[in-house]
Order: sequence, then structure tokens, then C-alpha cells
Amino acid sequence: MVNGNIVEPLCLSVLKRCKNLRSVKQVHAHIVKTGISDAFVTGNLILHCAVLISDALHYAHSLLHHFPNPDAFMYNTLIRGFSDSDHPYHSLTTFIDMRRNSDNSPDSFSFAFVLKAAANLRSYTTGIQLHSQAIFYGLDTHLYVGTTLVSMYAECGWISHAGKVFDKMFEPNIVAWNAMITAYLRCCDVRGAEKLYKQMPVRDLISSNIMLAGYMKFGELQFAKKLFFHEMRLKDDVSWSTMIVGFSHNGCFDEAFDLFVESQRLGLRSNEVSLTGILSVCAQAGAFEFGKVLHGYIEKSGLVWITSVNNALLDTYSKCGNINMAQLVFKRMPGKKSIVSWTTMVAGLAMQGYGEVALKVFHQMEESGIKPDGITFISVLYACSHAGLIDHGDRYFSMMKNHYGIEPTFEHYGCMVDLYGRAGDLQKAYNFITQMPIKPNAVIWRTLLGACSIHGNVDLAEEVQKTLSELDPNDSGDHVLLSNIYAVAGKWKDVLTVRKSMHCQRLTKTPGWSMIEVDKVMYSFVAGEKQNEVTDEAYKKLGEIMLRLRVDGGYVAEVNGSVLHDIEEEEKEDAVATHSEKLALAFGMSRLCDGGVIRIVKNLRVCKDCHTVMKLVSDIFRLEIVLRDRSRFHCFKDGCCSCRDYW
DNA sequence: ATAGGGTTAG
Repeated sequence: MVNGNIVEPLCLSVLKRCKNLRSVKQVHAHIVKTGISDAFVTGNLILHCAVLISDALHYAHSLLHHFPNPDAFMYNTLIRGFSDSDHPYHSLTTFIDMRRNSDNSPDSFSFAFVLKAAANLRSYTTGIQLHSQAIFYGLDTHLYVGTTLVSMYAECGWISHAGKVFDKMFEPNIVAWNAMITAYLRCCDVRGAEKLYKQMPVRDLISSNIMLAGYMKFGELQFAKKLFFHEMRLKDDVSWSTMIVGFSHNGCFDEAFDLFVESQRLGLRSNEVSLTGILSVCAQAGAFEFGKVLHGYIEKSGLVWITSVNNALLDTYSKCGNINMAQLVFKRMPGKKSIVSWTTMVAGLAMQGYGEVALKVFHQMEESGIKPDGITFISVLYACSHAGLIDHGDRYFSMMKNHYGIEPTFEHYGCMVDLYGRAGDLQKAYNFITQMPIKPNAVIWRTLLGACSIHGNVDLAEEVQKTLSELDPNDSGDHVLLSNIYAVAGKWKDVLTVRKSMHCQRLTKTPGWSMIEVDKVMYSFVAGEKQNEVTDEAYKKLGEIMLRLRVDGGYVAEVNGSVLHDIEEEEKEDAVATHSEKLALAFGMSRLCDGGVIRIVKNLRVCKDCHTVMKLVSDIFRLEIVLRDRSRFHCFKDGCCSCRDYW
């Protein structure tokens, strides 16, 4: 005869150690055999399946439904599990099920969990219905329920409702205050959040971290750093990560690097968030060597198991132009690949022009059971347009709408315009724009203007520019592009007219910059600058390189595609000669040890002359150059470029 | 046996 009082705690201690559904099922089978499946044990089983391990919610659901009279704990736990799953909607159905088919009244736990689901669904109508039920049960002023209500309304964008709930709470504690401050920040009211922060009776570290993130999010960077972060008496790893991520999002690479190095110097252990943040900086800036150092650190720390860290690493390698390392990270990723992992891999391959491989990875993603979302399809369409796969592009665009039910956004339409335009079918691109169900924005028209530039279609370019000057008259890039199209067509009078109108409107060209990493330090170059030791070194080397290109490569500067055509021929050549990517290249070659790869990141599109120079250099100097420009990667090797001169 | 507030990659 088995004594349940002894077997039960034993089963529960075994259950605690179960990491997957298979082992939970074994324990469950044992429990059934020994006949101890009471409410307590079943409740624990449900808790384990719904909350503690992943991919077992369906089992938790069936456990509840096979139990004669499920208690409130079982229902609450299942509601909780669904609220943070991919299907928060099932929280609501479980809540309704609890009310309809059981004798249990919803308690403060039920409301806290089900409101979380409403928040995750961003469903204001659901939220307000649950709110009215909470009032019915007298739970709307309950500390936990009230706090979740505040968060829910904030998530749905109803700051006034959040405020009303907060004001009705009897004795809001620090957590409730923090929720209310977060609510203001969610709704972009920094001053409101600040006012509340100052009114708080007691603050802890978390309150300060909330405000810190708020200041960073809304661009008050220097205030956040000097007058807030530095003044915080207590800082934890979240404070540091918040700063690093904030600077990264705002494009302040130096500040982010400095803070990361500083935190290391202080002996602080970096967590997965600061690492993903600093890796994102490496990705944006093209800091390959620094990224490799971080990779080594990640391998040694326990962080190698975290999916987000691997995704950031994958993106770093891919944006630094090392697709082999990116693929290696992707292949060897411990743990499950998320939708972000797959999308990042597709985007990385697409950027390098490996359209077919990118599409293959996309199909593997579908086979693995992960459903692509809108961002995945941006990468897929981008892969098609950059590899000239027009039919594929058409197919995936309709697959996205019809098979996956994803509504196209401006970015998807932009990819399609790019797909047709880049391939030379300008008429199709134009028709596509006029037939879009949403009003095309400036970016869409600008894409067509870019295609006009590639294919030298002056008439269409003029028409597009007319539309653009109404939509976004202050974009200097459009004027520059149009004047380039005129220049290539030899219409110098029109070039001058555009130049003059730009001058009258006080529009200046976005300065081009390029960055290159040498010995884990990033150096940036701006066209035409002449000032310090670094640029002196670059100029000196550039002179030597160009001389050799003229002698050994028969090089003659190509100035037609240049942006400076209203100046004298000789000056033109000089201006093109000092484009930032050439300076970065020269500096890299000056500092490079044998057999290295030159990696350059540029903020604008590479110009035609620089492209030619890079090809020649890769041939004559036997060098590999990886250049990331605004739209894609160019890998120069043996005198050829991976873009096949089409960009 | 159950909860609410802070930083996270495409």
C-alpha cells in the first residue's frame, strides 16, 4: 500500500527538476499510477507546464480540463501562462471559462494575470471590460490589480485612465508609483513622468532607472548622463545597460564604447543587455575586431546560451561584412533560434547580394515551424531586389499578403518599387506606386528617383522630383540626385538650376563620412578634410596609391557621377579624390599588416569613382576590401566587386 | 504553491 503523504513530496521534488515536457509527463504518469493526483499535485503540474517550462501550455490546458473541479489556483496559473505566450487571447477565454464553468470567483490573481494579457494584446476594449468586472468584485483599488490596470491602460495609450486608477488607489506603494511614471513615459510625457518622480515619497533604484531610460529615449542624452546618471548614488547593471543601449539607439557610438569600457574597468560584470547593446554599436559602426573580442568574452561567460546575445553577435558579423562568421554563429547557436535569428540571417545574406541563399534560409525557417512576420518579409523582398529576382519578389509579396495575412507597410512597397526600378522596369515601378492602396510617402518616390538615376531616365526623374518637392521639400539628397542625373545626361544648365535652387533654400548636402577600424579603434573620415596627423597619414598614402593606379592600372578619375559639377574640371577631380571612403582606404592600407582585410563603413552610397578605385586597388595591391555603404555590401577582390557593378 | 515597476537583438 502506497502512502500518499510520503510519495507526494517526493514527486514534487522530482517535478521541480523537470526541464521539459517529456520528463513532466513521466512524473505525471507516476502520479496517476500511485493515485495521488489531488488538487495540490495537479495545481503544481499545471504551474510547471504553464509557467516554468516552455512549449507545454497545451498540456497545462488539458490537465485542467481533465480535473473534476479545477480550483482558482489552476485557473489563475493557466491564465498567467497564456498571458505571456504567443496567444494572450487564450488568457481571456480561460478567464471566461473560469467564470462560466466553475464555482470559483475571480480573485486579485485572476485579474492581475488577465489584465496582463489585455496589455499584451494592446486591447483597450478588453481592458475596460475587465476593469468594470474588477470594480464589480471590489478589486479595482487592490494594490496589485490597480498597478496592473495602470500598466494596461498605459500600454493601450490611455494615460488619463491610468491616472484615474492610480488616484483611486488607497495607499500606492513604490511599485505603483513606478508603474505610473512608466505610464507617462510610454505616452511620451517626460515632463509628466519627471513631475511624478519628484513627488514620490520614497524612491529606490528602479525609479531612477525608469527616469534614466526615459531621458535617454527622448534624446536628453547629456542631461541623463551628467546630471542624472553621474548623480545616482546607487547604480546597478541595469543603469549601465540603459545608458549603453540609449547611446547606441541615438547613434552615439563613442559614448557607448566609452561607457562599456568604463564599466569593464570598474570590474562590473556585463549582462546580456549591455552586451547586445554594445554589439549593436559594433554592428552599426562596423567594428569587426572589437566585435570579435566581445565574441570571445561571450564564449567564456555563461551568456553564450542566451538567444538575444547570439542574435546581436550574428548581426554584428553580418553588418561587418563577415558573412562566414555570421553563418557560423547562426549554425552553432545553442538554444532555440528565434524569429529574430532567422530574419537577421536572411537580411545579412541579402545585404551581401546572396539572394538565393537568403531565400533558402527563409524556407528553412518556414520548415522549422517559425512563422515569418512583416520584418522577415522586408528582408526577403530586399534579398529579391538586390539579386534581381523579380519573379520571386512578386511571388513572396503575394505570399505575404495571401498566405500569411500580413498587411504590407511602406517598407514593403518600397522594396517592390526598388525591385522593379533597379531592374530597369521604371514604368512598372511607377504604375505600382500609383496603384498602392496607401498614399505613397517621400521614401517610396525617392526609391523611384534612385532607379531613375541608375538608368538615366531624366524625364521621369523630373516628374518624380516634382512630387517629392511637395511631399518633402527640404531633403537635400533628392536635389543632389536630380542634379547628378542631369550631369550624367550632360545637361549642365539644369544642373546649375538645381544647384541655385538648393542654395536659395539653404539646403546643404549631407556630409559623407567613412569609418575604419584599426587596432580596435574606430577612425572616421569626412570628405575634403585636412587637419590632423591621422588625415595627413591618409593623404600621404592616398597619393602613393593613386600614382600606382595611374601607372599600373590606367586609372582616370570618373567625375560625371560626382556631386560637384559646377566647379572646374581639375577641382572636380580633386574633390572626388578626397572622398571619405578613399581616405579611409588609404589610412587602412597605411596601417595594415600583410594579408589583412580592409573594412570600411560609409554613411552614403559609394560613388562611381571610389568604386572603380576600390576594384583596382583590390587587384593591384592584392587586397580584399569590404565596404558597407548605405544600401548594401561591396566586397572587392581581384579587381571585381560582389555587387557586379550594379548598386 | 500564484502577482504588480526598470535595460534586450531583426
